[in-house]
Amino acid sequence: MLYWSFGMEDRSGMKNTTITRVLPVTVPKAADILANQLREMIVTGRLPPGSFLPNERQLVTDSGLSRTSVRDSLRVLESEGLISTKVGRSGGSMITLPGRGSVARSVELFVRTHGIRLESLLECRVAVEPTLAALAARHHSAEQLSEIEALHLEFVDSVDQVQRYKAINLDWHLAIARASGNEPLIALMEAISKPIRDAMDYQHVTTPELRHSAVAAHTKILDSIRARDAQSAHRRMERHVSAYRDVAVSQGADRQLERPETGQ
Amino acid sequence: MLYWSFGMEDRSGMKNTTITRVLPVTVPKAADILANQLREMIVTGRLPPGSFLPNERQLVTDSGLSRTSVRDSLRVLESEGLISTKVGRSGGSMITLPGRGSVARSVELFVRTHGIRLESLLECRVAVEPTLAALAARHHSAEQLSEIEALHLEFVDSVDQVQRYKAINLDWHLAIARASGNEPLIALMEAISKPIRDAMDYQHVTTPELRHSAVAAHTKILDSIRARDAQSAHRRMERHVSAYRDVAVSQGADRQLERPETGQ
DNA sequence: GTGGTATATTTATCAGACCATGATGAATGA
DNA sequence: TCATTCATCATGGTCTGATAAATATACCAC
Repeated sequence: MLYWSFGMEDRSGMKNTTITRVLPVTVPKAADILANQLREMIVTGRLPPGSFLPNERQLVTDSGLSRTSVRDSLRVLESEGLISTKVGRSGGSMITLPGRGSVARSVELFVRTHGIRLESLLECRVAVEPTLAALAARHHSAEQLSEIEALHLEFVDSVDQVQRYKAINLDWHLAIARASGNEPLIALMEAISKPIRDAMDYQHVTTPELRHSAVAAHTKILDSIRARDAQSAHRRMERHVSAYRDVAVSQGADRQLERPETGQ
Repeated sequence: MLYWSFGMEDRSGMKNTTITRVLPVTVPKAADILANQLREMIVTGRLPPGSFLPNERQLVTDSGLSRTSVRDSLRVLESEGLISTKVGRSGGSMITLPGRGSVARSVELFVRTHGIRLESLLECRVAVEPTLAALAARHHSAEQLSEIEALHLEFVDSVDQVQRYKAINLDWHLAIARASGNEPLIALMEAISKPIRDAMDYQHVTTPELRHSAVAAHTKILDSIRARDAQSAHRRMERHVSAYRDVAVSQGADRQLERPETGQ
């Protein structure tokens, strides 16, 4: 009855601003509500990493929900990397922090499902890596520097073994990223590295000449970082990754990753 | 019996590289196996976006698992943004693509749980936005340009209304990002924008002088983009966001976001 | 001590039922 | 004829209660 008159108003096409109507009400799922509560407790630090959530049966009595709903919410938090659940006595759901791998997985899904082109990912690197090199030059610790140097030695040594060369190449770039100390940029770099690696394994052909010039570029960049010269590290890394992108793109690598068969 | 000799080796403290040991064996959960299967079908395009997964009861008979496990796997896929589930007749789980918002959520969780400093996020912008501006200058469409111009007019007009100014400011930057056409970088920019916005709302104080100089900078950048001058767009954006970062950092904004109470 | 065994506690999984939602189409009435 | 109403039905959402599997802990036999 009440709604009927509203219905008349609707059908009349008239806009009556004096009538107050209820806002559209959406019914969230019980599991989502609980998941939101728990997520908020975790990100605000009320449930610090390493501590445990109440066990499932306790959550059932606390929340008044069924075990099904409680478990649904735990699965969501688990897939967000906020908890890690183990079975057995003194098992349970331990609070963990998402970590860069979590961001990387999300980016990988994005890249794969959208058929992002390799060119775009390399463009990303061109945007990000010079800054990473500059930050690494400023902020690197002794251990980080020696890790980079060790990888560089391996890199020089691997110049005639293509598979090993490719693997160490990206590892070296990642080591520099980690030395930058900028967590979001490290996460981005790690996130795009895996898709780049996949694409490169699949199609990129290197030549001995290119590999030797890459070794030369790495050597110079390493010098800049060692000297804590942020400006030259930035400039040299910029040249290096730009050149890399140009070569890859010129080789027709600018087609889409994944879903090549659908043609979309 | 077999494990016994291995145990001896462990306690001896000797490192014997000739002995091969079994790798730690993890028992995957039934729900995860099913989730992996379905995820693979989705990302490879065998289940195209817009189509529907079999309904839950069908998945139960197909997989031989219980409805609990089937539903657990669906919750995981849903939280990854790969499906969207609706109830009711002709409801079900529709395949969707993750989208940039999914990456943004993941990054936001990372930033909040790790207490990433505002300085790091602004450093991110400095790394990314000049490239975005350059790409936007090269690739922008007519519609994208007019959107940027419209936001710029609003921006100029809002210079004396701090709240409106802040909102439009970031929207303008995001519009430029979208015009770049580089999906991964757009996603990163959107991802870090929300945390930056939150932090800025919370603490950053602007002055009329700063706002007017920002308007001037935006005007010049817009000129470069309009002229499709990628180089100058890059350079001007670089100056603009660097200056922004320097101001914010000098105001003591370099403390950690979130968890300020724990002091860690 | 060392390794086996029982036990307790936890999550994982199953089975089956009922509820809530919302599209469909038939019945109804102007 | 057309719009409205209402029963129907397929779907996911929620609940209940039970059993299986994993695993830390305490205890026991040698």
